[in-house]
Amino acid sequence: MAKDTVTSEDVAKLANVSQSAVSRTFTPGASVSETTRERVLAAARELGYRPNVLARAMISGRSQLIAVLVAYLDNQFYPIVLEQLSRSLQQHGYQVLLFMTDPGNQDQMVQKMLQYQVDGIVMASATMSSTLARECAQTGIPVVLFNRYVPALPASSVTSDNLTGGQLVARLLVKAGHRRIAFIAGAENSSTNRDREAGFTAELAALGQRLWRRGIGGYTFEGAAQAARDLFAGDVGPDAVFVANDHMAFAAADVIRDELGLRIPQDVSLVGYDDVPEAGWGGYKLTTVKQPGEQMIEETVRILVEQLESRKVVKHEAILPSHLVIRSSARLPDAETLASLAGPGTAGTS
Amino acid sequence: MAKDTVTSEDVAKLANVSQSAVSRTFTPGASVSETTRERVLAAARELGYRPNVLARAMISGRSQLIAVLVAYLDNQFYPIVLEQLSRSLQQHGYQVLLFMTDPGNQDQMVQKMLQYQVDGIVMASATMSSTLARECAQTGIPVVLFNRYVPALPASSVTSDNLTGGQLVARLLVKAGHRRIAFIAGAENSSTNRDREAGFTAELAALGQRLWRRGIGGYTFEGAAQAARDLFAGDVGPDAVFVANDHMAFAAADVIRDELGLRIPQDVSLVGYDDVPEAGWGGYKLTTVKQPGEQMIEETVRILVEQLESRKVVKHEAILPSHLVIRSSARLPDAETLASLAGPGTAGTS
DNA sequence: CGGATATTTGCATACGAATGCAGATCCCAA
DNA sequence: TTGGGATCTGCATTCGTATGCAAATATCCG
Repeated sequence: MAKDTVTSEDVAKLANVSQSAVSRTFTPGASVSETTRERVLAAARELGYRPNVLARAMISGRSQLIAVLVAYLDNQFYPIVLEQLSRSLQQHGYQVLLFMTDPGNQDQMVQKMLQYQVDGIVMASATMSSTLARECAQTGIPVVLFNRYVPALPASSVTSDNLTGGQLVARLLVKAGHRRIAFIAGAENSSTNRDREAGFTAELAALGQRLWRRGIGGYTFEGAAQAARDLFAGDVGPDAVFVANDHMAFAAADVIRDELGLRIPQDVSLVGYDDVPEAGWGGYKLTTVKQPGEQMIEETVRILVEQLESRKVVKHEAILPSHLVIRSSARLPDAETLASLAGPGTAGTS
Repeated sequence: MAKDTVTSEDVAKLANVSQSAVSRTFTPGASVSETTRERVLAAARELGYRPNVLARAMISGRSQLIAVLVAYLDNQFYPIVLEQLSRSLQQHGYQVLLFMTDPGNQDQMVQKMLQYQVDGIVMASATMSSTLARECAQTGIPVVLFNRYVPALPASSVTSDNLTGGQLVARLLVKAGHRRIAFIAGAENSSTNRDREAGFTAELAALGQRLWRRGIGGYTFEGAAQAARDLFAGDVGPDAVFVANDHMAFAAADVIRDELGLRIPQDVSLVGYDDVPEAGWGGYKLTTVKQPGEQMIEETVRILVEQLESRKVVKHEAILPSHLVIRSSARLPDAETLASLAGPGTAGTS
């Protein structure tokens, strides 16, 4: 494409040194004298030389590429994660190779990643076949599952404490006096949904209630809207709805307010999960459970970089604390209860 | 990392052919007989062989990597673009190498891209120093500026008709009877903002009005909120606000409704730009100008792929039509005017 | 069936940089 | 001044694949 193929040889010639000297100049920790280093750098600058990462990758076996798999980017949680992840990895000298998964071509996806010789893999999506996760883990490349986990796999995972998150919501709603509490699930086979729901229903039970009704939104906006409609069909609807993530909660809010003409929270309390930026916007003021996105990213990068540098794959499981963010989409319990809920959630790491 | 270094040589040995034969089997359009192709494929399958893209890239000079530069992902317009762009490029056999730009390290960015030998570059962000754009263009690699343009550069660009978009909004607001019309600008040095504002003020002038007041939001949520506050400071505020993009318009809406206690559109009309998904949500119902994101992506990929395949860099400038999306955040003009505005916008390509 | 194309095949080399090894150079102390 | 160790340097090879070229084989037509 361009004639700008300046090689280390060219630089060597201009600097009157060997190609090795050039290579060493650009290899941190290699043995070069200050004088030759400077001559090389001068020559490199003059020619506009930049080491070819691909060639380097062939020799060293390290491409500095991290594959990031994502299923969709319309739920704002993921773009933000992607941005931070990318920034952080860049700072560590890695670049993100983006893979958008399709339900159809998941096998090809793994092949592609391997073809690009990626050094590590981050699977960032609650919904993604565990087959895909398994295939990735089998490659022997460090894999971090972000916001999901698969127990039997040699892949690390970073999640937040979804179980506790679900519990907190149950307590909030029950203590606020709700008696017809419904839940809109995300993808049923996702670990995030399972844990949030498990914590939620367990705590409901502990407080002497049962789930009044249940819908399935599949983590999609439209799915959640439909689930909300179904939930309210019939003579009497729920007086509180816990939705498995914020993205779906917005859809539920729209149905509740605009289609059903009900008020939030006077007629119905609504609680989401994630605390994406929109949850704080005036149009929704969504009470929700905050996933500590930044910490999750930090942990992900830490795990990944550690394994890359040590060249050893070790399974880590990080579970970061999550906590309630009280806004005004849900009726409030008495002040004392509220105080006990709004504190930071529980933590845990193994 | 893994012992899975299956090379074409290994496959060749197992299949009793030369390494060349293996290579040719995996090179579309190369000369191999059906029999050897099958033997090679069988052996490859048995060993789990996958061609090493990096090695291939060294020889062929094509990495199949497309650098996508993005400045931020919190404005929903970009994640969606990124998702579609990535999907589309994947289908064409390319992968997206993601670069998050930092105001600080823009020079490094170009170096990094070149080091990875990317085949093409998409700069997807309204705000990004034109120096960066210039550097990219100078590399001789095909560059497409997405949603922005820089006249003097040999870089292609894909935008929507921001000039006409601005005009439409002006006409809408004036015909609806507004007399104190304000504008909240994005980044002042961005072509999107310039064009939207130019079209807007030109049309205002044509209709006998002047901009009543102007603020600057810098395409950030917080910046726009502050701009909105400033706009309404004083005895009398604007009766209509055009905001340079939806993302900022949401911030303005929050300020107008929650902080100032005004109603939209009864007290103030609000119009955004982009038509991101949230604009259609019940919490905002934002009247806005739709940028044809999908078409813009299609065009971007078309331009890019064409140049990659022909190995020639030719400057293309695509300007796709945009049109008003009427929701309920802005007061409506009479039906006849409305009909004349709501039609599809104008188009143009060069 | 013979000769002449057309198609396959393998050989050898190239892509650009990293690195083990051995020789060269340097530094410092005796 | 000399010896010994530490530091540099260049040579040659390597990573995994693509490709020009010439040899080998297959195909076709009269």
